[in-house]
This record gives sequence, structure tokens and C-alpha cells, in this order.
Amino acid sequence: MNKTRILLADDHALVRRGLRLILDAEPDLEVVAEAADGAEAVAAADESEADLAILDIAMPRMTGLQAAREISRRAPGIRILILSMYDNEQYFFESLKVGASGYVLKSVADQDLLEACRATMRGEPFLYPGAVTALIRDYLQRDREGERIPDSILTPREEEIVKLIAEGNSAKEIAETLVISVKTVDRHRANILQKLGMRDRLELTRYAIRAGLVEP
Amino acid sequence: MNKTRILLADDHALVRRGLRLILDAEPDLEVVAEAADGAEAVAAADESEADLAILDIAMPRMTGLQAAREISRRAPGIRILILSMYDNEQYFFESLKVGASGYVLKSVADQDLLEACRATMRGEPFLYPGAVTALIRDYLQRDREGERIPDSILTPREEEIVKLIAEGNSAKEIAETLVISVKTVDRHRANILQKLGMRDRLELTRYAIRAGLVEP
DNA sequence: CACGGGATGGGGGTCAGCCCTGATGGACGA
DNA sequence: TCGTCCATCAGGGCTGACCCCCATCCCGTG
Repeated sequence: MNKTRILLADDHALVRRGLRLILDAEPDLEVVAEAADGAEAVAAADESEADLAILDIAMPRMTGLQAAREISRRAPGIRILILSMYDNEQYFFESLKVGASGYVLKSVADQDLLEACRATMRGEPFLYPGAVTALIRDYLQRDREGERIPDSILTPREEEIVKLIAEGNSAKEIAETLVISVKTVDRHRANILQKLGMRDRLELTRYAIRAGLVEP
Repeated sequence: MNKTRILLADDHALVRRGLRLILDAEPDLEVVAEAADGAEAVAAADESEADLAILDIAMPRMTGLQAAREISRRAPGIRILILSMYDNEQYFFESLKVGASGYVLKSVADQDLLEACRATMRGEPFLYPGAVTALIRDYLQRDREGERIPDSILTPREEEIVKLIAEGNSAKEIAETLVISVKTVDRHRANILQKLGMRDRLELTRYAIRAGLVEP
């Protein structure tokens, strides 16, 4: 019987180590590669011939979501499980959109993670209980209003801007960092705020911190 | 030989489980209690007769720092190790202030965590390498300027203002809440920013979240 | 009592955040 | 090829954030 070959990506070595112990203790699972950020994860996915990638959502350089998008584009055969600190509908739906088969909260028990791995490898999507509620609520609402998913998701560029704003950079600094005009940063910020229904950088920052996009 | 009895507090069950595997694998360490938030940790410290409390810094209900303050007040015999995602001087110093003997980043290797536990139990403070740099820099600066640590620099009123700012309120809203003039709020904010050496509300907000003054 | 710190304000200034309209070029799918 | 989405940018306007100097009042302490 073949073991499921796992790529494990989390920026905290200690957490990674703990997860590895949990996974390696199972007879049917085997961690064959580790990554400390999104970019490493993408590279590791290319080389490791893993069957399953477990990606933390909050990582430097490239978030788990961006990495998932990239991995599922370059290596469609790899199943992806997103690991998240936050019980957040927005991120759950976005995970599915970027090609992940499952979404697991860090607050679940280890048995749930193992079950998620196995379900994913069987080709079944894994939904953590809270997400089911969110899913149902969403479908009900869409049904009631007869519309499709509001698609209020941010573009990659916009996510980049969100990070920089939430890290405390002014529009001018962001413009210099990205080598674009302040006006464009302005434009992006306006679009972001409008999409997320927020009113200013401060609210956006709190959101980004909650979502694990940046550190406080 | 007696094992070191450990209280492990982290809001993510998965992470907690992983850490427990790391710790329980050692012959001289033993996890005897777990907690999923700061309040639970305080309660567990009262009951568990633990020797060492490992507290994640970011937890609901009560942050690791608040819990540490409470635990070291109620049970001074328990050594405390703060576990943090953030390589941040401010946080590090606050940890020491609330009675912790060590500060360990989640990005360190498992061996470093084990070494931190043992050093703490030997009565030695454990400093992760980056913190040493910060410590030295701080001492140098204090030495140069010939002043001592201005602890708890903010007045009660100012802390009230900080909270309101960090919760996303505008100066106008704060003025209405406190029934004072916008100008006074302005004045307070200016004093606060000057005292903390920060430049705007956004930086202040991130500080307040890190310090556990407000929820993200 | 006099002095200092804390809280409260006013006047007046600069600058950045935020929003609107409108426009262009490139990429990508129908 | 055409429409759509994304990223890019300009001009111009409003408001709030942030800063300066200064004044008042209360309070506790030397």
C-alpha cells in the first residue's frame, strides 16, 4: 500500500514540526517535504512529487492561497488542503476558488486533520463543521436573492496592496515600493474598501490581522 | 528524577497537539494540563500544580500576556514561557514585564523550545537570538540617554483614547463617546503618538492589538 | 502657596486619506 | 475580433489626521 506523500507548509518551524509528528504517526501518511513560506511551497510542489499539499494560509512572501493558486496551476495532480487560523467564510470560499479541496481550522482536533487528509485523497471535499453552516447560509441567501456569488474577492494585486497598507505603509510608500503612481495606489485602495465594505485603512488593517494576512 | 510538569496553552487544538507530542517525547518533560484560552490557562494554573506554563501570546478571552500577569500574581512559583509568532521587541519586553522567564518564537526549531523549557526550569532566562540584539540595543540607548524605563507611560485617560482609536473610531466619534471636544481628542492622540514614538493611528492600532489592549 | 502634571480646549496650518470622473493599454476568453 | 477585466494614471475636491502654540482649570505635593 502506498503512503500519501505530503508537502507541509507553515512559516512556524515549531508548528510544522508538531504537525509532522501528528501526520508521520499515521501508517498511511508521510511528510516528504516542508516549506516555510508560499514561494518555497510552490518550489517544493514542483520537486517533491507530493500527493497532498497542506498549506497554512498566513505565510510570508506568498500566502497559502496564492501558493495554492500557483500549485494547482502548475501541478494539477496535487490535492490541496488549506490550514487556517480563522473561521472566516470569505477565506473558505476563496480557498475553494484557488483549487483547494479542503479547508481545515487550526482549532480542530488532530483526528479531524487526519480525516481531512484522507477525505481529500479519496476525492471528497472536506468541510469543517463551521464551514457547512456558512455554506448553507450562503446558498440560502443566493437562492433567496437569485444571484450568484458576489465575487467580492480581491485580485492578486489588490491583496498585495492590502498587505502593504496593513503593515502601516502610507500610499506614498506603497507607490514607491511597487514603483507605481500614488494615484494608482489610491485607486486600488478605493476598490478594495468598496469591495470589502470598509471605510478606511484602519478597518482594513484590523481585517487583515484577523484574517492572518499580516502580523499585528 | 521528577519530570517538569507543563501547562500548555494555545487556542489552536492542532498546534497544541503538535506541541504536546514534541514535549511528551522528552523523558524529563510532561504536559499535565492544556488550555485553549487565557482564562482557561489561569484556571488550569491554579489547579494543575504545574511547574512551567507555556503560553501562546495570541489567545481569545485573555492574551498570553494578560494570563501571564495573572498567573505570576496568583502562583508565583510557576515559571512562564511565552510562545509568540512575532519577532517583536515590544512584545518581548512586555513579556518580561508580566513575569515571564522566557520568550520563544514559533519559528524556532523544536530543539530550541526544549532548551528554553530546561533553561527556564534551571532559573535562567531564555532569550531567542534576535531578542538579545534587541536587549543590547535597548540597554545601549538607555545608557546613552541616561534614563530608566518609563514604565506604563500612558495616563489612564490616554489608554482609554488608545483603545477607542484602535477600535477604529474617528476623533469625532471618540469626542462624542467621551463627551469632550474633538480638539482634546486631537491633543491626547498627539501626546500618545509622541510618547510611544509612533506616527499615526494605524501604527498605534497595531501596537494596541499586540499589547492585548483590544481585539483585532 | 506655588508649581507641575493631567485634562480640557481654541486657532490655524499642512498634508494625506478618500472619493468622483474619466481615460489608456494589455491580457484573455467568447 | 470584440468585450471585459485588470492595472495604470490625471485632475480636482472634501474631510480628517496630525501638528504647532497657547490658555484654562483642577488637583496633589513640596
